[in-house]
Amino acid sequence: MQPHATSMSKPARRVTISDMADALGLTKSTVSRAMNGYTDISPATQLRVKRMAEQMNYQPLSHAQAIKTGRTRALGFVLQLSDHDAHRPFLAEFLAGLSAGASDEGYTLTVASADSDATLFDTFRSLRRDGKADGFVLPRAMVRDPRVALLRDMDVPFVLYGRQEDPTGCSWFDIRGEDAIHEAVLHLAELGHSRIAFINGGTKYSYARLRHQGFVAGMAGAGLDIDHGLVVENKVTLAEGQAAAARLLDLPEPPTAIVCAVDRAALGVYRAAAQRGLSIGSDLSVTGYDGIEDGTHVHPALTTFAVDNRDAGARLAKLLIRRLRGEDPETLRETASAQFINRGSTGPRHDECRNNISMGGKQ
Amino acid sequence: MQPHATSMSKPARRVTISDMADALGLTKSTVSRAMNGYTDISPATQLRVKRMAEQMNYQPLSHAQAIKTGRTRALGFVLQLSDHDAHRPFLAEFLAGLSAGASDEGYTLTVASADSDATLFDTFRSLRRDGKADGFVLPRAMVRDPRVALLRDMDVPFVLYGRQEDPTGCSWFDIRGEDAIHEAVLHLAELGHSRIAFINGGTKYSYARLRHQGFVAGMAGAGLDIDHGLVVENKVTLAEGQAAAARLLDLPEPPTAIVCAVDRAALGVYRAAAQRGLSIGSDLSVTGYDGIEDGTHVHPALTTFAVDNRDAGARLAKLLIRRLRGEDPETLRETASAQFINRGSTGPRHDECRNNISMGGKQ
DNA sequence: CTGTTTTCCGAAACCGGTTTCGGCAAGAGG
DNA sequence: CCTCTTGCCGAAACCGGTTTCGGAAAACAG
Repeated sequence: MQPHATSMSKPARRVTISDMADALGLTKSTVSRAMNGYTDISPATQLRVKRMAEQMNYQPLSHAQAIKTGRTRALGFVLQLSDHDAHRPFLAEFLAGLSAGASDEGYTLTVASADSDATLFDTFRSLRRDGKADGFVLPRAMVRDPRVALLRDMDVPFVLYGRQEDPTGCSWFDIRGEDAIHEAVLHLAELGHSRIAFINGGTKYSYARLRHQGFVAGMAGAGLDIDHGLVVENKVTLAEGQAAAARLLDLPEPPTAIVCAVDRAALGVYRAAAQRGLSIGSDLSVTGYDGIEDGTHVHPALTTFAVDNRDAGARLAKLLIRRLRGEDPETLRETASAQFINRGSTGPRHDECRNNISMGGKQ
Repeated sequence: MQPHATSMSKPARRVTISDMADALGLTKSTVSRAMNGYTDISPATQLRVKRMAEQMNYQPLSHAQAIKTGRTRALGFVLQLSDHDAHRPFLAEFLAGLSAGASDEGYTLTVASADSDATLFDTFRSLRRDGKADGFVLPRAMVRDPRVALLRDMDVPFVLYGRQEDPTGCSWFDIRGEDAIHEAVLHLAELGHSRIAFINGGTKYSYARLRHQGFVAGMAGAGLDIDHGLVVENKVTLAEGQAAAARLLDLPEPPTAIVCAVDRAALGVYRAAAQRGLSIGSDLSVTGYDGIEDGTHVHPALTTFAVDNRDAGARLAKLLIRRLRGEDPETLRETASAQFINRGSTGPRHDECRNNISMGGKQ
């Protein structure tokens, strides 16, 4: 009956709930309750209404519902400019995942920014207060995360990218970085390495704790002892990685392999190695984590663990939506594994490499 | 009855327009019109209302107004995953600028994504239709931009990051990349170079056209002839830049300097030069454009033109808001200049480098 | 065949604003 | 002094939904 409004770039008035009511011979209230699955509407009517909604392409206007419900079907994401390290390259993919996951469920994504920690809280508050976000996705979970404390206190739903030691009321998605680091260690041990160093990432983030555990577990699994002089924390940039590697390589007994918790730091290791005439993959083995593109531009390309940030975003969006729909936060926890990408920056252990730097490694 | 139990909380009820009306002894309608600056409210009352709003911290709920006005004080931004080249690294800064500029004026930012050109239009439409965006910021203006056509047709306000040849109804902000390229050419000419090559960016984007013009103007300004064999279009990635540079450097009469429209391509030039034993800055001069961080990691660091993408975002947000407030689009056009950063990848012309490739560049 | 529950839906209020309309009072003009 | 404006504001409808309340019809019980 209702002719399809051909998308002829004209007014194209939205179909409202009253249109639905008229078309169905019901009242607005019935239509509304049917759409929202109230049990006091018969299954038959419920179906009839939903079919008609499909047919007439009726979608309740989110901000019209919001005026009563307070929820506007929008997910909030606050980007913090304060942390200047990583995660910038991933942002595009991650946001794409978030918004795709959101729009799959009829949600949208509101993005705000906070230039300092001081304004961060206000940003959350006003976003929520103004109904611009029903809940939040929190990237880069921290060990003691003030955002979690705030949102718990405000009783605003949220999901974390990363895990939390005190998981009360927390939902999250995370990549099991600890498994990746574990795997990296085993991989290197199999190649004969025993003096394996670990350059870890930002200690204030949960991921660093976990990856450290992964390193410890990996070394134990390989039956190797940990030399605590070979474990460095809190290196996330290329420069920091380079400096850390320089120190390690200049030790009396340098490592023959370095596991990095972050690709950028691993690229710094390349630099330090180059300065010392060590060739990566033979004289020195290196592994990274993240799967950034720059890792493919060095020679040999960086062996690393790729993270699918788009997928992460999409899954976080869906978790948050489920939480907004009332599911128990404690059940909304997922993890995935990073994908090992062997690109040649590791190789069998060479002992002699440090005796005579200039001989170079050709196996 | 209730389909789902929503988590209850009592967070300091918002002050509504009725609260205002009561406090002032006026009616809602008067308060509303006063807030919106209607002329049929006396200046005195107008002031009184606004003062009270300040005092009570009253801010009309955007989605409550939206139900009547259709505008929700939200700017829309659609990120297109289809263009896989540049602009990823800038995204964080740009978005930060956008949301900061928006929130300065009481607006927020809704971000969506479109995985293909096919879904792009639908994304714009539904965002607008659902009142999730009052207007749009369009990044990376294209020569024939379908988004412009669509939004013009839909009569939805928008602003471009980049200029447009048919400027009817268009507002924009842009960095004058042509001036930068012009300057680069003059800089190189001053250093004695005459065989200057140009590796341009994506031809479908407006910026490429302009930068090409800048190159032409610069060569003319320096009194140099353009060898069309030294002009390459459409190279935006490191690999593409490398390949293009390889071809240029293997010419019978290779250039002694290469101007790149894009930093990543310039980094490719470094590769090609290294493969041929040419040292950047002495054997071969290179300039880039964008100011990406990787440019500081190569040796010598890349001389380039830095673009302040955060500022660009903020200015675009404000332009769009002004347009939403009714200003004439044609008056909403701004440009800024890129900042020249001389970091050492250019130097005086060396002629002998190309006579014998295998001799390698030792000065 | 009554009396009592249930089931299912309509009527109407409400949410927080905007906008149309009309009317009263003060000022202008004659 | 009496109209005619004009300035200024209140009353009420409206926007597109949600939610409370109550009542008619149907199902069940006796």
